Amino acid sequence: MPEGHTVHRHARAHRTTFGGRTLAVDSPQGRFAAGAALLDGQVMSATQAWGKHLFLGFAPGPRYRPRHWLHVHLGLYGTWRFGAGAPPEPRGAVRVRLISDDAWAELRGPTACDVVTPDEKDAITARLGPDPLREDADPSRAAAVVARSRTGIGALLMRQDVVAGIGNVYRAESLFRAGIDPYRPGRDLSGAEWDALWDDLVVLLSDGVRRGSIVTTRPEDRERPRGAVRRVDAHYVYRRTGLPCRVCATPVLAEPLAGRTLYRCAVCQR
DNA sequence: TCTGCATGAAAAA
DNA sequence: TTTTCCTGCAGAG
Repeated sequence: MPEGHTVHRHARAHRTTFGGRTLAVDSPQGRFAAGAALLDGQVMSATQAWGKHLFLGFAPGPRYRPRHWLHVHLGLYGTWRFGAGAPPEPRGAVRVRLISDDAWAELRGPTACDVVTPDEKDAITARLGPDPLREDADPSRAAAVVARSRTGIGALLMRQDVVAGIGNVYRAESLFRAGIDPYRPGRDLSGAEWDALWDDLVVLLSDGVRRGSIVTTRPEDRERPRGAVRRVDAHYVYRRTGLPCRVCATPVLAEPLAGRTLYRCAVCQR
């Protein structure tokens, strides 16, 4: 489920599993053979996530600054699988395998998977907006774009050069929680509304990293307020087309917007 | 077991 | 705005 929270979890998983280790890198599928050859036998000396982009740094030794970064964007289908011990025989389209002496990871179906230089990595992150999960995030950069834009806030939130790491779930859910109509132009949001929206994104994404899944409902708005959150109780509007809004019971709306499905409550979001 | 949809985004048109 | 990449899952049967 690759929105920003998932990618940050992957960065952490790579760090704990492979950080400082010498890795064998290959590409059973063959599509990444040249890149894998560059990294094979190197040490993973750094890991980083920015929005939906994952960067794994490779160097001659653990204390070296990375000379090559493996840059991965999962897109809609991409997945990482981790395991302990010896790696299984690769089945199907495995783009990359990372193998240490006691663990392995497999990457399938990514939108992007390439080896980049430090400069190229900087160029990629320079094109991205602030990531609510990063300490160094500067929300005023996003605020400035939003405040100037006639585009609806629902479309702006999906733009990775405005806010990095937000996908269709966090877009729908954060705007519901804020009570904001996704079609409202960015420049019609007050400063306080933007600040609250950003702060809520930080809360929601951080919670997503902790849980490993996206849960946006407040306990009192769930059918079962206590205990583990069931899948059907996790969201306010996302994938709840036609079901009654948890707050006002009006049927949830779904309509395509720029190729994606926008979910909203027309009554709660103004 | 089968079917269709999905958390993304670049490229084509 | 449409197509493509090509995986995992939920729901139907």
